[in-house]
Amino acid sequence: MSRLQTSPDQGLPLGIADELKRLIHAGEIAPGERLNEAALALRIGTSRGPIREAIRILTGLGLVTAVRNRGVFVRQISVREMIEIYELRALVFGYAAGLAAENIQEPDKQEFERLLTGMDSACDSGDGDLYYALNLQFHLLILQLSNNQRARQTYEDYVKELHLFRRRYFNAPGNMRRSNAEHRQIYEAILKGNAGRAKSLAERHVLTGRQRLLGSLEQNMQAADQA
Amino acid sequence: MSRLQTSPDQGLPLGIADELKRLIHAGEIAPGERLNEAALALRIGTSRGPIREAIRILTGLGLVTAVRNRGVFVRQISVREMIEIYELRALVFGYAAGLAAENIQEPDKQEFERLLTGMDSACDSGDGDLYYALNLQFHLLILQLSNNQRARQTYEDYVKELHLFRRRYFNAPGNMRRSNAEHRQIYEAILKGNAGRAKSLAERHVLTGRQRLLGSLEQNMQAADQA
DNA sequence: GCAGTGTAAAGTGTCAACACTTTTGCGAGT
DNA sequence: ACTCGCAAAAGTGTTGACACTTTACACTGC
Repeated sequence: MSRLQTSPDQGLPLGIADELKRLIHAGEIAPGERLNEAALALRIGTSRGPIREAIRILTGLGLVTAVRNRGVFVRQISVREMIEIYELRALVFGYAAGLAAENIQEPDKQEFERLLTGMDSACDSGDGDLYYALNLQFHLLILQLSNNQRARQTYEDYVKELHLFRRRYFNAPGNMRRSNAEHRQIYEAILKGNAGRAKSLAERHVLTGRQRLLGSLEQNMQAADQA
Repeated sequence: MSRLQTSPDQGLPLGIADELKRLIHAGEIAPGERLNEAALALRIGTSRGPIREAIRILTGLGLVTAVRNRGVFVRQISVREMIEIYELRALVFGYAAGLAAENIQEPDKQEFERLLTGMDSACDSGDGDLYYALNLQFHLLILQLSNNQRARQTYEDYVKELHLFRRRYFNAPGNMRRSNAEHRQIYEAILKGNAGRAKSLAERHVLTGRQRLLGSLEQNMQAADQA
């Protein structure tokens, strides 16, 4: 029985749902896998009722798909869906970057500098996880500066959703460097208050990120074919 | 006991959730209202279990907010949220219009013409409901032509979500005419394959729609003040 | 050996009862 | 009359049991 430490008891189902979300996004429950109610109930130390409710929440969130009398399965994302989501993500990120150019304040600039230099050193040391974390912060800072809470939430959801695509794609060091060069350009456009340029650079940044992912995907396919 | 006719039995909770969604979006359950589990169970003719699961789905969808030991309440949308959602809706609509200009085919043109003339006559006869329905079809046709299923879904969700803002705001005949004039401009840009112009016109169209809503809202406020 | 079938196990769907919390409303005291 | 407190009612939270469906597997007949 592993009591959930997360969520200061806002209700059992809610807490369980959070825990399951964490497990799914962390990849501990793989896409396509089935969620076993009885097993989860035993593991959390409760009956099946709250478990079922938690799973329904995930259904509403679109994290799992339910099949009658057969159970719920962690959602898998097709290449097409991935491409479509990236498209929308690029849109929202561009929108936010444009507004960030208009809303940026002094203290934000220091934060930007901190993140950019941090990412530089992550590139040098080849620390992919660190780069990934800082990269996310950089993006979210821009979303924050859009002053549109909903846009920020949407963007976060897109990022999480894209995790359902494939398990942690590798960040080649070269990609990290190129990516961070784009970050710098975006930041400079924001700094100059050039909303239009910030917007188009930000859009392009996400879309080239998608291309990088598609490229590494293709490489994997070829490697798999040869094996 | 009112058996649900909707949804060809894809599971009781799913069916109930659909029914509840319908009731909420149709305004039969008002924003802020509480959902009573026992009453719903009695009405649908089932026990509270499936009802609770259906309600959890709505929680995941963000249609209701749950408060521990007190129940779930139909979500209310603040002015700020409404403004933010309109912003994103404009973004997606503009995106779709741009792509529509590139993807439009012959048969689509006839459909556009049909909708536009239909809206014209709805203006003439002052039929607000008809105009509203055709207007939605017009927008969705453009989303369809974006060839991005996810964008279409997102747009539909935004439209539904905005229904949670205020119950059916009145369409002044003048507004309907102005709105349809904008539709024609968008359509012409799409027809010419002018993606950039279609995009910016479409964005602007949604944002002026928001302004119209805000304007009528202000009028209502003043009327309420004087009463 | 193999295809088809029947049966047991595993798993999901539903329900009614019980525990706990919040709200309501009545009544006593001031 | 007003307030405070207590008790009943209403409502949500959780549970274990039972019904039904799907899946896995061994067994039979060829």
